Amino acid sequence: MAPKKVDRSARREEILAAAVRVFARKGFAATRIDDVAREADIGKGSVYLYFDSRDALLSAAFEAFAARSRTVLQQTREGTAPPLERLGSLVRSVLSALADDPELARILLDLWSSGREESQLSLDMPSVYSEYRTAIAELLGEAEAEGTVREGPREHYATVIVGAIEGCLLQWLLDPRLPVTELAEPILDVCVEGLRRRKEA
Amino acid sequence: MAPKKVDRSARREEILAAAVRVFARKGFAATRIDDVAREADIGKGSVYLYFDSRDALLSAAFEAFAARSRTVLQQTREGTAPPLERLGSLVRSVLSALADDPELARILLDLWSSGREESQLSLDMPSVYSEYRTAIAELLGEAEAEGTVREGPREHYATVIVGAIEGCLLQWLLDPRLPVTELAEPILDVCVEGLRRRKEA
Amino acid sequence: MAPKKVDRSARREEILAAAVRVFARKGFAATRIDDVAREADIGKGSVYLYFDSRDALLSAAFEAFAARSRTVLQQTREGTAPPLERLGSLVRSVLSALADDPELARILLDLWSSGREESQLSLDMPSVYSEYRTAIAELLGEAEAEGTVREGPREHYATVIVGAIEGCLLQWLLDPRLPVTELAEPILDVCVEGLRRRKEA
Amino acid sequence: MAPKKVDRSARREEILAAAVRVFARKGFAATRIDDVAREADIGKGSVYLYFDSRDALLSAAFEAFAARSRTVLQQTREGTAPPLERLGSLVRSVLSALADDPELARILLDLWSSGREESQLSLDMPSVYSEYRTAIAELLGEAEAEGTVREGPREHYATVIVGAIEGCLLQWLLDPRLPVTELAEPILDVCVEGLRRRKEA
DNA sequence: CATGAATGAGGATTCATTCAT
DNA sequence: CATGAATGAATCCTCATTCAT
Repeated sequence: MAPKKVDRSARREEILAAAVRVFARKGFAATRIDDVAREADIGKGSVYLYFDSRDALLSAAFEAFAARSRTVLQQTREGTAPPLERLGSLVRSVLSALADDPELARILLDLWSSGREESQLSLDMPSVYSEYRTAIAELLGEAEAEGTVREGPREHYATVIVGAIEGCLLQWLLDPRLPVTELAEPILDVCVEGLRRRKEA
Repeated sequence: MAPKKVDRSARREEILAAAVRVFARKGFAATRIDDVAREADIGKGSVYLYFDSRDALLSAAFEAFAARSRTVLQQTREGTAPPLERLGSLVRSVLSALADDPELARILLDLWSSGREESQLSLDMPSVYSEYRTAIAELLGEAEAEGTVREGPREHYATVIVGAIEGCLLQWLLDPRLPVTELAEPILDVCVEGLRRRKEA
Repeated sequence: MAPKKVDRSARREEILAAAVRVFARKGFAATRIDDVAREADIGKGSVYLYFDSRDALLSAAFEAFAARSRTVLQQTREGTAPPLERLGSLVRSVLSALADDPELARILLDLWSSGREESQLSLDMPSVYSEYRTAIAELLGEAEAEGTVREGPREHYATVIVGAIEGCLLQWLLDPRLPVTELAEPILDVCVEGLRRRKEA
Repeated sequence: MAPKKVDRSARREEILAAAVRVFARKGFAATRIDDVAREADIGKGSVYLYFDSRDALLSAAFEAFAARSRTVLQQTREGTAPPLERLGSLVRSVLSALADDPELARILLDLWSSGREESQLSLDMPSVYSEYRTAIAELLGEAEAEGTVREGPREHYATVIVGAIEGCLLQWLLDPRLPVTELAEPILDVCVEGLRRRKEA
């Protein structure tokens, strides 16, 4: 009869945020449900009112990550600026999004580990990167049509660019002293310039 | 020297190889000592004659990985070819080394996860990438001195190049259908060209 | 290399016997794996070296019970005495077998509860009683052919006789002060006499 | 008297009926308070407004069962027909009462299990059967006095008759395909005839 | 009265590690 | 050296019960 005082989904988010904080601190493998409950300042059993299992917490964290990825990609697709500029925006957005939310970034390692094909959890991490590659390959296609980049294997180039972004993130995750936000320009410097059509020899 | 020593160390390697195979197949977190023992076709207790603990197996796998990385870097340092050619060799070597030993490659995700600063295990993954960056920055320095690449923040560029390599590996690990060996040339295409000094504005 | 000092199946039997003792004392529902381990004087984990799960212990107890039932029935089938005498032997055997092993008898209640059609465990208790009924119906058939019992619905009579036996056991289980062994003769008195052909019309 | 009283007690009965349905379906051990609440279409906490604990639900179900048993016995005691006819009525009543209310019948197994002497719950199942035995022994006493049954250990015979009834029920519970209602006549056929005084050799 | 969110004790199960043989 | 039986700490998850609304 009484309407829920606390919004169910709000509470769910609180717990997820707590879980992400703990995952970021200790890694998923070392995180106990108890840790999450204590971080969220609730009882152990209450976690199970909102998540089916420990794994479900990681899945939910993945969803949050994937959702944000999709948003960034969507914005890129909807952009009207010249393709290489949109590529630049994409790179900057990805890096700054993660830099703004270091907690979520720091669980990337666990998401990668658990997102492997053979894993029990089905996070479909591969799809996330596949979408990135596709989006970037499209931008390169447009740029090629414009004549601003030279011709070449677009799919592979897209893989390299996605790789450069994620590889920089990886290094930052392993060594947080690296200035991740400062890396956007060098990435563009290297990658975009590497593909720009030369003025001719 | 001691006759047993050879056997002992050979046996240790056998077990480590078995462990790496299982890690690659199931991931470190899901791998039981029992699995390793069965894969190595020895008794469970015997694993402990050669490794102090389950974690020690992952550490040893890391050492093998790190050793190989150091070897590749050493070869690059000792090279006498022009710096950008040596950079090309480095990229090709790294990728082909992992493509040749996919089992070791596939545990990279676990090594990354466990190599984080806060981890219990002390794998010092950060150092590996730091060494890579340093080596590549040196090559870029040489190339800059030669005038073959334009000036710029070498350290950052090195990070991007290391990132591109590792990021491509990451994508391959998440989706083994990606043609990792074919990516060496696109990486060079993008990254080296991106830094090459233009023939003139 | 070393041959097992303790016979694996002997140890299994020890644990099962301990489990049966505890089941008899506390009932299956109230029995913890810990109780069984303590009763068997082994570590909790060791139980799992011999039984897959807590339920498996009850299943194994059921098997022991079912095996003994089958033995008794087999002996009855192989007998050559007149059918009503063999029926008498059967009734006495069943009661004395359980009276001799009160521990196993006392878990009958749990076996019945868990042997219901819908139960998770698949004990197939129904089959045990079906076999009993069939065996007794056969005896009644022989007796009828001989003319020692009057005609009638054999299957139902068999059900009643099995019922009388099990119903007496039930009362004993609920109230151990009842003299279960003394009930064999009254059962025969009532049931066999109830079916015996009258000396005349 | 109090207007609420009626409602309260009616609500209590509703919940008990719901509980019995669930017990019949899943067994007591597997029944959760939540299941009962859902079956009764009320909130989980409301169950506790009417019953002190989960066990109290089983106790209440037992009381319903015991009350009905007492009613049947009372009717038998108050009867004026010849004793063997009243015995026949008793047998028929018991079986048809349970056949008419299969839900309540199906929890008999759990009541037996929980009604053991050592059980936590105090259901006093033993008394129910004790009363049955006493009533039947009384009937046999009357019949003996009349000369319609032969002499013998009345208490034991009563145990056998109660056993036949309950044993038939047991078999039906384990295998619902058995035609429980059809068994009343065979039970009487066997048991009453087994005790009837012979016309003389 | 009614509710269902919150709790945490309880218990099954796993598995790294030890050690007697 | 090699083994694998034994162990029990560790942890996930369930669910009876409570209580604020």
